[in-house]
Amino acid sequence: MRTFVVVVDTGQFQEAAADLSITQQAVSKRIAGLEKNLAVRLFTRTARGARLTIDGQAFLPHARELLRVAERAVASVLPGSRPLRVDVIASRSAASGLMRGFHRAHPEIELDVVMLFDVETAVAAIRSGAIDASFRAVAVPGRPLPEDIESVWVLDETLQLLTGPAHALAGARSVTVAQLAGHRIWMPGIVPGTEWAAYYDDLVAEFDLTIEATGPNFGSDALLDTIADTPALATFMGEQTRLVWPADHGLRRIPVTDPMPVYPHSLLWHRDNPHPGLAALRAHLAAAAAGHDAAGTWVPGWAIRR
Amino acid sequence: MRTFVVVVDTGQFQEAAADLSITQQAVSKRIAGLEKNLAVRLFTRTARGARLTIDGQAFLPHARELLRVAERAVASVLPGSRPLRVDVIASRSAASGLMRGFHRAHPEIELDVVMLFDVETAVAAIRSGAIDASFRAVAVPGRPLPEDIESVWVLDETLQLLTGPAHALAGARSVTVAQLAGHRIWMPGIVPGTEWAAYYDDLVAEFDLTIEATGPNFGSDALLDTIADTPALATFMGEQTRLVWPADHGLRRIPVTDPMPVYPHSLLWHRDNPHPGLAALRAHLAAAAAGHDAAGTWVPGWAIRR
DNA sequence: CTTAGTGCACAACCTGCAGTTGTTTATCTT
DNA sequence: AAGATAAACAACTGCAGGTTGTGCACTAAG
Repeated sequence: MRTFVVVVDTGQFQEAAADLSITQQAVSKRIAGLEKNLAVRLFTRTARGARLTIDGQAFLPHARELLRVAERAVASVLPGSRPLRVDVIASRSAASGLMRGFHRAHPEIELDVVMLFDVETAVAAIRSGAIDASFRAVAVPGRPLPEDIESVWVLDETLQLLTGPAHALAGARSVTVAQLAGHRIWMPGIVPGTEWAAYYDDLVAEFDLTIEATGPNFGSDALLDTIADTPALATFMGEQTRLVWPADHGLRRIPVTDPMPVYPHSLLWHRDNPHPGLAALRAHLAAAAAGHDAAGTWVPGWAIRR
Repeated sequence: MRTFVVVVDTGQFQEAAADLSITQQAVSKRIAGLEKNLAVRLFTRTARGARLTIDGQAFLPHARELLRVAERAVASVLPGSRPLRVDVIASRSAASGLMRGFHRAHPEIELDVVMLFDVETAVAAIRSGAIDASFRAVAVPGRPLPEDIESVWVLDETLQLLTGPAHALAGARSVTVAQLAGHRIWMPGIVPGTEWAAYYDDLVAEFDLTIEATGPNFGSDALLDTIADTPALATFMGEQTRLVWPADHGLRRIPVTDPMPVYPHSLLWHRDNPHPGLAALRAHLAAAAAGHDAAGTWVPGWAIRR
């Protein structure tokens, strides 16, 4: 591909060969191979160089795009000035939504989003420089963050009940946590040892709920299908979560109150990280963060919001 | 890259090898080579397969994107159901703007834009199936299009004078064609034998203008710079042309009247072309085409508008 | 703790392709 | 017609990229 583009830019095989520090014959072979693979002629050879055929003209922008993408791919793992790398707790979490919003606001800042196992891993990755920031629930003051890690509360993700149309609570305008006792709540894909697991463990212990975290995660489509079809099952879902909402499934979102369970997201980063994108992200989040009203909400005992 | 993505999707080298119909050792070598080139570890090898490292996670979306782009590149020259391929007369012409508008309205229709030499070439390409449509000025009824080529008038591109701030006509709100006599008008990049050349030849002959079509085209930036800096030079530019307008160059667009020179664009296509994108394009253009008022405009004698 | 099983890496080998040099052909220029 | 330029063809060669064979680390089961 690179040879093809160089030939286009130079207009002839010989100069392209000089540019690439190979022989003209090698260029000839490369182009011939490409043409053979694609089964089309890309150039018309003249006595004064090579001109693109119509197929070649159509192919050219795709070739350039491929080289751009390849360059970005390499840059994504290049130590030094690589894209801003942010860890989120789950692809469906509010943090992902925040990152999408940030990308819309700053499309010029290259972004890579990863998902690490838990806070400890994330903190270690931040300290090693492997990632630049992480959205997490910050742990208790008793086991404080290392001194070189800074954090700021970003938002509370309100959890709502999601049920099918035949569920016993489907008609409710809102439900209290106490009303959930006895109902089966299904949360597939919760990995033991992660903060999500700890979060739901604490919720279960405090309010005597029945949460089934078993089973692999087959994706949100399968989850929604099952919830829609199974009257006895419900699940929790973030209020801000935007899914591909299946039509005609009759799914219901029901607010939970007394108290309202929320998942507190904070942004963590290294005190000395000089990445310009990080400053932009913090500014964006500070601007986007709404007022903070913790009254009537529930978070696990180990979680703090600051 | 493909091997990398397959390993990610299968979770282990052995299955990836089976998927790719090669040996596990070959997969191991490929990944090792990729890791060596990138100078990062992409997987952590465990006794139950391979897991992505943080770098691997960041790299993955770029790798998938690369494969998508590669697929589109191949599709762009694949005979059969390839993207809609449209010829425009110049990248700065109104036809390019129309294609951008069409792409915005129908982003799902894959597009490739090419630029052919002249009408004859375009007609031949349409008849051979190499392109699906062409924006051109249609020639006289005396030398009619072949019967299997259909055409429809799309729009008139109004030509305006573009001058620098020190040009003699820079202060005019509008100029007549007669006033242009004696002024040097510079149109670099006009290739002899093309319709643009014929168009300006006719304009020169009919109104006794001085148009210099000499010199290679160094791009619109260089053109604008020269126009801005040279009091004695002006150029023609389509009214709809949107350029990267250099700040503080003081460039002036001046309407030309008595008559107003316009370049008539028609769409040409093959009667029997079944490409679904072509129907969409024709519908889009029909909807976008405004009323047609030819009064007071000038086109060459050989051009027709229908 | 042992033992079997799983999964990746290393070593040695082999094949073919991507590059080289040398030469020919075709076209444009003078 | 001669010379210059640009690409293709032909023959050769080294190494990239595959193979087989094997070893080692870790996991799971008894």
